[in-house]
Amino acid sequence: MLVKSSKFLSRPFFSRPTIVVARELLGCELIREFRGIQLSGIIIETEAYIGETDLACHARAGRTNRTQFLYGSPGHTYIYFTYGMHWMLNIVTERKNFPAAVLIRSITPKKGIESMKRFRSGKPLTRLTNGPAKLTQAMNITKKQNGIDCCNANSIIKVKRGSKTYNSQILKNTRIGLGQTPEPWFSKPWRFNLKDISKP
DNA sequence: AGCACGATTAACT
DNA sequence: GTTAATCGTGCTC
Repeated sequence: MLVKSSKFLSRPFFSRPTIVVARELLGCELIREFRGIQLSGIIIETEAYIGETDLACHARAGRTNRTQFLYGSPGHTYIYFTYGMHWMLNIVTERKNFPAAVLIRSITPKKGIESMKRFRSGKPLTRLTNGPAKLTQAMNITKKQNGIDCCNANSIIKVKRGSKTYNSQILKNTRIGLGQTPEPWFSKPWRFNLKDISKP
């Protein structure tokens, strides 16, 4: 299958249903190049946000300046700012003009750990990248990286294929931080965790 | 032009 | 367990 032919995840991988992409991103290596060195980690938690009808998704408000890349081509980053201080990294899925993406919520640090620690004020390994705003801080990801194409060997953000994961290794849960989002969206089991992963 | 709030985190008690 | 920090965004006036 074409999707399995490359070391890095390509357009066809992201051009599939968001839930499938969110599950299959687990175990893959998120790589961010910064000044010639690689900062990376294994993705262990993701969430799916799917379309204008999903009232937890930013696209609920329709197409705005903020959500332009959410409506763009799959395989590109959608990065937004929240709580006055945090940047969140998503990768766009499905197809152009359909707003959907996977939020990367947690990674296990792999490469460039000393650099990531500097960006995180010396936080210990156990708290280095175990949260959506922690991993963007560790990788020095902000709005400057919004809308970049991850499906390019030269991209500064890309994802390396992981080994196959099985359903028995994946935990499904409800999404975090939804506040007053109404049902049924509040309870959609669209958060995915890799279990039995060796965390630092 | 002004305002309420957020796909969170760290530092508290 | 609770809460302050902090500002871009989208909505209302």
